[in-house]
Amino acid sequence: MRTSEVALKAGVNTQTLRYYERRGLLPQPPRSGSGYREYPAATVGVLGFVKRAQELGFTLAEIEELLDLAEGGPEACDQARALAQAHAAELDRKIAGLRQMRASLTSLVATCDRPRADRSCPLLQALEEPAPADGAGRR
Amino acid sequence: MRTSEVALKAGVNTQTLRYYERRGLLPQPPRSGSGYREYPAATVGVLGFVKRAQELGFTLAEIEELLDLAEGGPEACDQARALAQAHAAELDRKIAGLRQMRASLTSLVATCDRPRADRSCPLLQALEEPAPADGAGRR
DNA sequence: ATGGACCCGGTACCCGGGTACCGGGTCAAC
DNA sequence: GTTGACCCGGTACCCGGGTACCGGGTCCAT
Repeated sequence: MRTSEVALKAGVNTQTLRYYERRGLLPQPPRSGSGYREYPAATVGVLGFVKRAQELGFTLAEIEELLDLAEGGPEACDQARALAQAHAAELDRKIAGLRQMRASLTSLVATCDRPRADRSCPLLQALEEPAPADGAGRR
Repeated sequence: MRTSEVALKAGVNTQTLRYYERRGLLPQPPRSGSGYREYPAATVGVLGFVKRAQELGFTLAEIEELLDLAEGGPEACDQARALAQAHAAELDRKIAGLRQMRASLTSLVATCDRPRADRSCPLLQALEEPAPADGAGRR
């Protein structure tokens, strides 16, 4: 497949493909005699994965790790496992944080129903909770 | 409190305070006679909220909405409720996505234990799932 | 053999979210 | 009354993640 076909199928800009290649997220595809990129069909799927992972808050650097991890053969498994577990733990933290946020929002909605003025603000109450202690450092 | 005190307590750069003010995330604080900002103590808590919300993947624009929503008196409740519900739905989607990701990761770890070569790749399998259909548009 | 659609690499630009630097004013202690 | 720590506004810069534009080559249908 040529660049524009992949881009079209993956719902992504052709420039983005080249950007990902430069970044090392996508391997350099083979080239035709005249230098045109010739992508394997699987690339479309990889791009779908990338987009979804981004929507879930992974950075391109993390996604690169995930891809390496997925692709790195059986011998890479030990580091892969560690990486995967670290990511899983981070996901658990994020999920917990989102859930708490969600709960605050719904309780805000609930107070909305009550007589105005005994409305309290759960969102701002959520302030008092300790920060999730993000192991991956400041963003 | 003066700028640097707030910044210190909130664990944030003094410049960031001014940046947030410019963006409209923080209200302009009263000024001393000589023009120094004099923040109310509550600002530290607000900053904590902002940081936590960011870690959970909210943009500053969304956080601004959340803050307005939290602060907007009882009379703003109807729009507030709609906003809160939309955010809650988005949170549900994100949580579901993260959970799926997490499941894929753990199952990858599980296949790691198996005899190499009947290792399959759940991460890349996750590709086939439909995208979460993000109602909030492309980021 | 020519026009339009595609591709190439390179560079420049955009947005979000900050951070740094500058020249100058303020304020408190000494 | 001077020194050092802080503040002011303004502007410039940085990073991540793209996107656009440029000048030139390729390809193929007519």
